[in-house]
Amino acid sequence: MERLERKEREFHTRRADILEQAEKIFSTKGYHNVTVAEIANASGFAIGSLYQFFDGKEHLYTTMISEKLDLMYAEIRQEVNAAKDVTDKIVTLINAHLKFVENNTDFCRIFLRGENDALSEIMTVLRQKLIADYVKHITFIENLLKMGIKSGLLRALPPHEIASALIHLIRSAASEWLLMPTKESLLSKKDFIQDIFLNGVKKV
Amino acid sequence: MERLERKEREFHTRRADILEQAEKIFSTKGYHNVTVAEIANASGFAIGSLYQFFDGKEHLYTTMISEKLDLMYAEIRQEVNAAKDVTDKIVTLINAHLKFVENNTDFCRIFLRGENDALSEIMTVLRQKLIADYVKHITFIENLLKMGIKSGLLRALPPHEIASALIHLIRSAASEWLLMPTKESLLSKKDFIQDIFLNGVKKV
Amino acid sequence: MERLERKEREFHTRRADILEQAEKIFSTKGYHNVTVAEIANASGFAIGSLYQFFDGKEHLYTTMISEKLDLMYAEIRQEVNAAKDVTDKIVTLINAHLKFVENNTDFCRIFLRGENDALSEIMTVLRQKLIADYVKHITFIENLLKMGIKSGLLRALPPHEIASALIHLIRSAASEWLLMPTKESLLSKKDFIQDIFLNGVKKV
Amino acid sequence: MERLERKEREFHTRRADILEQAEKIFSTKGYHNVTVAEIANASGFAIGSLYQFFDGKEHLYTTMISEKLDLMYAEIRQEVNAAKDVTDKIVTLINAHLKFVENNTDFCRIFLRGENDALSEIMTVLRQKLIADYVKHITFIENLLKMGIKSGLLRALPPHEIASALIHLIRSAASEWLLMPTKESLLSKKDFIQDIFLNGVKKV
DNA sequence: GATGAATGAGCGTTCATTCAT
DNA sequence: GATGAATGAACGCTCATTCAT
Repeated sequence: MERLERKEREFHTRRADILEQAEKIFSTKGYHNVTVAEIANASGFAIGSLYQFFDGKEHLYTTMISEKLDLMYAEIRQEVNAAKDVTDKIVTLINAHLKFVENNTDFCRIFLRGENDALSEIMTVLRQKLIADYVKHITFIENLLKMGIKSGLLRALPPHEIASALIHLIRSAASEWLLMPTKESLLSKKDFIQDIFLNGVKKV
Repeated sequence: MERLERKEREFHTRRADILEQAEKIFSTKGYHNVTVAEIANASGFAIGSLYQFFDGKEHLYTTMISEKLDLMYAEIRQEVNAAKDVTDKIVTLINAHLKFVENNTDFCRIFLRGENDALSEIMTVLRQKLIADYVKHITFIENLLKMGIKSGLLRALPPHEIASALIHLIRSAASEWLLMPTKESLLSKKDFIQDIFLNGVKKV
Repeated sequence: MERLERKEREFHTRRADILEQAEKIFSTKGYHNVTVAEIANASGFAIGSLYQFFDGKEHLYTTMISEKLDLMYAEIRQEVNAAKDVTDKIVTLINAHLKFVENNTDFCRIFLRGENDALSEIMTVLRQKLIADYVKHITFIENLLKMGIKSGLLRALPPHEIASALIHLIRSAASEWLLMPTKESLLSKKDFIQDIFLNGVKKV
Repeated sequence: MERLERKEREFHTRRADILEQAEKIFSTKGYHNVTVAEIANASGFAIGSLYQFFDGKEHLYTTMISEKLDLMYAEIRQEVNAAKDVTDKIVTLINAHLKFVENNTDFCRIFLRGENDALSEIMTVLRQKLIADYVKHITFIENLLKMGIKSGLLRALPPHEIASALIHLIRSAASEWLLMPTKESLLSKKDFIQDIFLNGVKKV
């Protein structure tokens, strides 16, 4: 039915608007320093109206994090999948990750800040999901690296650990960049990460 | 004077007791989900008594973080300084860091969580200190690596970036270990970190 | 718009209700011995609701004092202005002042008690306003008395001092009446004040 | 016994020291904004020691007020009693009162501020005493004025009311002087008060 | 459906008083 | 007697959530 469709479309637009404002505000001030009224105001809704889209402040927060993170993972994996060979895939992985951080600095700062407070049921659920997503992502990378090992490109090190190492090398550059204000693009670190990951620091 | 000394000693003991309990509780529940009454109760003092040792909840929190972190950095640097050559120093750095994490899992989980909320004067001060300490530590490592480059052991890569990479490889292992419950000692990852840092993952 | 008007009207009614209860309670117990919860309870609102009408306990208190005092001064001056000649104006001044005290005993008792604690920004502002209002009022009376001097009715004494004397003679009667429980109306002192102010106590 | 006497003398000296400091501090900041620790510190005693001289903060406060007021009344009455005739006694009364205010501005400001909060048993007792003292003082003045009426100096007005009027004329000048900063001595108002009290403001 | 005023539990903090030393 | 660290009741205020309009 036409009518229902429009309703639904509108609902999703509004929901997305709220999430967008919420991301902006939560990113800047941190979960506990933001009031529901603030988000309502910023997104042009009445306080009570937010509760038609989300079950509460926590739900709004966790949804925002969750959906944005899904987006990030999807974006990265899509680009990686489009790459031809293993080396290309690794380079693309680094590149896509850095690009996302650069385009979503506020959001990423949340993780620099952390704030996975736990305690409440709903926050615990988020935590679990974050871990599950992370595991899924690292497994994706593991498979990538396994291919590299099989093909003889990479040394036969434990795939899980190398995957973790690669992620953290990327995060290393991202954290550094978020922490220390600099004009240089984060993407400029791409080659360095790739180099150090593949070759280490030892002179041969 | 004997009397004064004992007073002072007792004061420090009690202060340390409170910090210890605070660490345990803050680690578990996160800053905002902990009440002052809770910490007072856990450390066996009345609410008001905490205010003789600390200026408030924030001060207690930031002091706890600050002092513990100082301890960590001191511990690591002391061990590293005692090592003979560069390779040994790098190994010791990794080892000391992992050991600290293993012995202070609750505390380290705070950083997995983050929670540098900002906003209040005092929290901003903590944030600054954390960054300053981090910069100091990374500089320490940079100098270490510069020695390695000069001596011909390491490739002539940008020292700040390699230092950051090394720290994050260590953190990588630590995060993984804190996140995924495992019986294996974190220290067992030492060789892997050293290997990947020095040699990279590429088969030569 | 009809709707908005009613909202506004209701807002003012509720605000006035709170102020009325606050006056009653503050008058009886003094600023520091009154809790916000008490006022909320007495005026039939939840604690938090008071904060929609006033910025806090101090603001509520100072607003109450301030508005009531404005009312008193306005009332007195209006009546005085309506009187024909100087003698009539002086009589009306005394009369209107005593009448206000008689109709607002609780409120006036606050000044018997004083309680201009100072220290906080907001209380200092109140203090300044009280003084400013007093100065304005005494100037009003001064002008009245200057007319009397000019017209030859009164002796050429310093107007500011006589004005102050007159106010305090009125307050004298009011204080006495508030302090000592009596069935007699305060207004009955009118003639005495007028007599003593105009003629002094000396037998000629 | 010599020993006991010295003890007692010391006790009174210390007690007086505390009261002196208390007066200074209470006068400046108001009862509720002063902490016991502050007074203890200012008078060079330990907190606990104050409780050997006074039963608590309220007791200390009320004692201070009470004794100082006794002193004021005693001083005034002594001077008045020394005066020869009624006119002289009235002049002396005004003079002595103004002199006390001038020499004890901080203390007198307490009454400008009021702060007879009531509620607690002990504050109620102070209130009663203040009223009783006031009644006693006004009676003293009444008797003075009765003499003046009997002797034909004064008109046969109700003595209580004239006494009250006289006190408030004095207070009028004192309040004005305390409120408005001026370099002129308060004593300079003496003649004006006397004049207006005896002769009124009307031109005959 | 949309609104935002009303709610009240819960928080961090203060400070008069006590009492072990 | 002198001390001052320890106590904990009590306060003002916030804000996520509800619900009458």
